[in-house]
Amino acid sequence: MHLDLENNLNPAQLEAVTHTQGPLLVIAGAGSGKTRTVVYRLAHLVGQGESPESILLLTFTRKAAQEMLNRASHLLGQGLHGVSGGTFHSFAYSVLRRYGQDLGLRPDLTILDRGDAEDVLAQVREAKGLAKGDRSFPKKGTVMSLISKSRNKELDLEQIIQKDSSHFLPYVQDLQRIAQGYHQFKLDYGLLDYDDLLFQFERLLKERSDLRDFLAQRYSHIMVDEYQDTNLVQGRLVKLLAGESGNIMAVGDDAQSIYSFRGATVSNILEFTRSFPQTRVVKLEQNYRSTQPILSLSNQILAGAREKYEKRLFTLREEGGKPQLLRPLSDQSQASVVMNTIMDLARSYDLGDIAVLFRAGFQSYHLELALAKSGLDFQKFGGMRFTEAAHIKDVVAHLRLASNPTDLPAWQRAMGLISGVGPKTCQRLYDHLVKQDFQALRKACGSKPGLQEALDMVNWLREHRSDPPQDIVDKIREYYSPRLKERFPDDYPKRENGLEQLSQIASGYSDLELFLSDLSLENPEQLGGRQVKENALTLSTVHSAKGLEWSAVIIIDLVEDRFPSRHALMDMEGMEEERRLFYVACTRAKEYLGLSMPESLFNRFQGRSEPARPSPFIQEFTHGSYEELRENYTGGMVRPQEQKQTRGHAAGPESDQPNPVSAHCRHRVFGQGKVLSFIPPNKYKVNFPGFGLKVVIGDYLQFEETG
DNA sequence: ACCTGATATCCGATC
DNA sequence: GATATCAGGT
Repeated sequence: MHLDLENNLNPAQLEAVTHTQGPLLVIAGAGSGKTRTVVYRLAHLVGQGESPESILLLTFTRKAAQEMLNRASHLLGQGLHGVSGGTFHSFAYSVLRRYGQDLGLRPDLTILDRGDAEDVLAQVREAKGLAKGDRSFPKKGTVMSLISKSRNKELDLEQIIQKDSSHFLPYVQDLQRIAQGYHQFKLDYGLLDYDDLLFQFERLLKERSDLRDFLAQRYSHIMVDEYQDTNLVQGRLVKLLAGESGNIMAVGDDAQSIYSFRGATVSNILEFTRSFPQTRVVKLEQNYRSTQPILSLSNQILAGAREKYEKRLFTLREEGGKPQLLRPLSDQSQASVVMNTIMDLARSYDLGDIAVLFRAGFQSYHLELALAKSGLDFQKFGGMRFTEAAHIKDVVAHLRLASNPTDLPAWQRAMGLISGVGPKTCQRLYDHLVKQDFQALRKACGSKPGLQEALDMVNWLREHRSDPPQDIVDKIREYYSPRLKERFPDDYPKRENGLEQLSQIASGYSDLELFLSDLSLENPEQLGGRQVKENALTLSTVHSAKGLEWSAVIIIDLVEDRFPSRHALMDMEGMEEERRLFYVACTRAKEYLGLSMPESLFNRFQGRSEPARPSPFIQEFTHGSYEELRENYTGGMVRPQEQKQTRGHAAGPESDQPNPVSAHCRHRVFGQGKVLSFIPPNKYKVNFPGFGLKVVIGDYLQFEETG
């Protein structure tokens, strides 16, 4: 099939697609058809006779890789089976699993996910008797972040703490001891955390140059997406795999680098041409996504950035309204203001084409409650993850024991479910297990009811580890079900749904190890394929929204300490990153962009609302680049200058004339409410329990006869 | 010695 | 909602 590159690509895209020999760096501005370019390049390569097996496509998520492959094979009219694709971590895992024995790694290598790693840290701290009773000692999650940051940025723990958590400086020595103990623990029990996957992969390539050569030869074309979010070790891995003059294509946008907290460094992309001297640089500058007013506002955000590849984004989509600055009275009323805006937008757009974005997962809390109450369908990305939920981890721990019975964290989790068994007993049982001291195990069963059953379960798992993963999951669910109800009496039905979902996902696998590694290495929302709802509103952290787009986007909580996050103010780089993050958020919008900036925040500490300071990014915008709407005390939105109602047709003076129809009414979103007054010509002021006072157009209300 | 349950405190983004 | 600690029970 002929691809007709000339008619489907602009000149810059065409250059990127057809430059297939030697290093290539594509600086792809937001919405500039980056994915399209990669897809066409894949199709072009294979169309020219390149074997799919020789292509390696490294992306940020597996889903991204799969989507690109699907689109490319659609273009080409032939499957692209054989292309290696995925994340750096999953690629590292697959190579280590195959060749890691040379490094002394076991074939059933176990990946320590974030939660496990934190539990190990807590254990180490306990064992070393550190920080007893000291409430200001960093929590295990914080300790984990510090250790991981230090490894990813390849700086001493002390330097990391000095740079952005100097209040922990008194604990440097303790933290170093914990880090050391953590390292030892992983060695002792044959465990790898996320960071180890990359570093061990690098070690393997360095120590086994024959393997490096083999892989470099096999992957004659390497493409790396989101290059601005790679860290130092990933940069070196690319170099090892490609060689200095290899056919390596890196795609990215330095303006969208938002992962420095996990060690990503913009310098990888800024210095790409130094690493690969013969690099051809191509800039994609035409934006196909956003209207001019949205793009202009976004470009203003970037104007203040310090270090960057110069590029100028332009669009041919001149038409379109100005971005709106929404100013709710408080973060609580923000939920209803945003909901009203969504209802308005829903008249022009599908719900699936609308998104609400925020800096941190918890910020959508109020909105989620309001949405749940209204019955409006929504899906949330970011924040608490599916695989991090306790009940999922419980079941997965058993799965892991099926694969590797000496997986200590999994063992602790599984045995800890039995009442009367805690950390100490777990450890003792584990010691018996590895020593094959069955007599001691049997003895322990006498005093702990339920233990025998648990051990039988583990035995069953070991014997059936080659069964289809779904069968194993279901067997564990059967065993786990009564414990689930005991452990979560309030919400076990919901959690049972989660386990059903896990079983669904398992049905797509025939290999247990692969299933387990995907569970810890891939975003599970994307694992099953079509868990993503068709026509639902999207709530998402900005990070999880990377690479996506919607017709209408609302960004909430644009106040100091929230966006930019208060954690970002510790150093200069942090602020720069918040700026890029805000840029990423704004450039997700195609036609409508709403920026919500509540005037006050509820302070739980003081039990009342306090004035909020506007986000500095908003203050940088030139006057006239947006339209401002302020919430007034009746719940409507007004332009501050004109003091005029913007909803409905006319803004008549409010009258207290009683509503002629009835005292109660029903609204599709807010539910039942009490009518307080009629506002000519067609609105009503209504008090909705849970939502407060609203001014609503009569057409949206159903009046009820009440006594 | 070890486990469980109650209580106060805090909350960043991800492979 | 999760973490950390403390008091009280076995």
